[in-house]
Amino acid sequence: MSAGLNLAQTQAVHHIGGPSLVLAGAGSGKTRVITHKIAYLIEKGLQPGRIAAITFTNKAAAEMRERARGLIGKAAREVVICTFHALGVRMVREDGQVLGLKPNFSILDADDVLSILKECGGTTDSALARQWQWTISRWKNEGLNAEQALQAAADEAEKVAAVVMQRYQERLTAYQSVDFDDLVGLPLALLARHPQVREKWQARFGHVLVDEYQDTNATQYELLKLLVGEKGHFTAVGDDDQSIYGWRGATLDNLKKLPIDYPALRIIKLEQNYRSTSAILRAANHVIGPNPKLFPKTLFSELGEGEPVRVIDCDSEEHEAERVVARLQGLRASSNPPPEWRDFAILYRANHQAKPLEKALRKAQIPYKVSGGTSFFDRSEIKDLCVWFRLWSNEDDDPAFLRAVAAPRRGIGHQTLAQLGDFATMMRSSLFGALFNPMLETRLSARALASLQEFGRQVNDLQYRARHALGREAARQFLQDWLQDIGFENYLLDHSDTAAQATARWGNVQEFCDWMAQRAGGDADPSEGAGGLASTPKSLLEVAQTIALLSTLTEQEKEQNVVTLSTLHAAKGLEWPHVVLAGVNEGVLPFQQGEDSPPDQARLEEERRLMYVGITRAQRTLAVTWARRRKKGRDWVAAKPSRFIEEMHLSADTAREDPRAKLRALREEFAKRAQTTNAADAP
DNA sequence: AGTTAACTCATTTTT
DNA sequence: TGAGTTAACT
Repeated sequence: MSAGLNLAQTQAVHHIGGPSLVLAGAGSGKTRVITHKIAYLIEKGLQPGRIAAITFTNKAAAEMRERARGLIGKAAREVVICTFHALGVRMVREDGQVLGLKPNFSILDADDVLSILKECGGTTDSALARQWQWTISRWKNEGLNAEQALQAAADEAEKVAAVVMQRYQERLTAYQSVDFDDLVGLPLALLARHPQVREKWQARFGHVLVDEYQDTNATQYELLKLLVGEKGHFTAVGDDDQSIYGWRGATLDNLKKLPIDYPALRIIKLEQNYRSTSAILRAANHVIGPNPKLFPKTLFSELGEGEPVRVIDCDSEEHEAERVVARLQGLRASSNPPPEWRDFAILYRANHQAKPLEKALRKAQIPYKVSGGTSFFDRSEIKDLCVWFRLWSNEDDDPAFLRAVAAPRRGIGHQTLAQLGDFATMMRSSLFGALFNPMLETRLSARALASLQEFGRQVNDLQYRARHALGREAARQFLQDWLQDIGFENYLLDHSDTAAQATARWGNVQEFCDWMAQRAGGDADPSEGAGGLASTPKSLLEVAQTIALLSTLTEQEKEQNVVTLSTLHAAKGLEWPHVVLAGVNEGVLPFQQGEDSPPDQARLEEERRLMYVGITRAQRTLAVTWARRRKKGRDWVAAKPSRFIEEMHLSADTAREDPRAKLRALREEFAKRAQTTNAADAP
């Protein structure tokens, strides 16, 4: 099983009797180690179903399952390979009753949360509500409840947030709903407070592997701790130098605490990089150098020196985009065989930096995709449909009710809904539950009541049919009937700006239905939600319960032959032969809030790690670009190269002459002069 | 209810 | 600068 592994990797794979921490430098084969370890554990007699591999994204989970399948074949289906959140859902659906949650609870998305918070805080101010959302999320990630949050509140604003949190939690209970943070917090509470549940889950897993361990937050640490128990049969795989989610609650304390909480912890470092050339790796090591070391390690590569890292200075962001495009074209023209478009990635700090790049790529007719963007399930036409499933599973889900009742318009206005809401509150019932209460008659016009009850009957009728539409064909048929019944196609036609948009949206709806039907047929890719026990036909309601955790339909990104544009955050874990880091300016890459923002040490260290992550995405060539002036608001400001460029210590490399470089330099000099003249005209 | 006009505000984002 | 949101109109 250890074929093709180096010494350190083999050690990591073979250490199965107790806790281990694998410090896996960028490109050092950590997925390889995890999948081989899964295989090794099975070889040593552990049942596949008793192994859990936890990741942070569905994409990572899907990739891991695929790679595991390559090693162990069908047994990979039984291994629990999923995200923290998916595992959390499983635990709470199975055992959440002891916390007062129905097994059919709903999972709210960020938008639902935001509107509930607005109501709880009695405001329409989105910025304020987002502030609360952020603060509450932080508290939850620290394991605080509303009461404790009030104690911990640092200022008046936070005190308000804590009060809002209190009301928000009451709402969640009333709606039988949870938010994303709860999917870690509730399983933790479950294990912490209920010994019999804890024993059950501890007995369930013989070994737990955690990917991207440096991204865990305080609650995830505790959850893992309770899950593995005192024996600590786990493998944490991570890289302290790639911790870039501090702003989301991830803390390196989790790495520091590990040797203390588990004295038997075996620490193994993977330092051989199989991804990048030495020139690239040297730049990476230099950049990360100034950061304090938790577990010192030095990456090395045996792939040869390679092309020197290029620094490209530009005049403006537009000019920068043009030069990036010119570089891609140049690399394609000068290499043999020429790289494919998919071999290129352009990475940047913030989403908005994609714009000029997109423009230049379009102009040059180079195909590209912007990674990130709105996820499939965030599209309004898909959400409009998903809420029906939520309502069918959980009639207490008022947010779902409100969206479903309004999506295809059915003549039920604000007024009516406000009345219904008041009545439901008074009766301590859900909106849906209030519909058929005889007392409602006294509150509403006959017409309004009739519309509401008609809607209610439709929900009930469709719910019954959804439950009984088993198998792929029955599911497909049901979905089409449902769309027909609620008149969804016409609704889209009436509410889209252009015919083309309506067609596109209807196409998304069809894609959604195909996907649902396929799942209902039992063709599930077990990487999400359920993990493991797949392949029995599921009811559509069960299928729908997993979608709150998904962002794309297929987790395997379609292998399109296009250039990737991505933020540095979203690029983590990926690699490309040719990478350009764009907009590497002081203030952009070490990001700076305002001109007068103090240089926060911790912040700077994380920015440095971000740069490190960017550099280490590159396999063969790397270029770093920056612009002399950038638009800020409506005026231009002079800009400096990022300090990280200096820190890469490229001087020796750049000095090395390349016959074409001279010519290029000459051409650039001319271009620069031309632009400086233009720049002088601008104020 | 739906459309326009003013107004604000610009990190990173998965689940 | 431009998108996205809100408030005020029609």
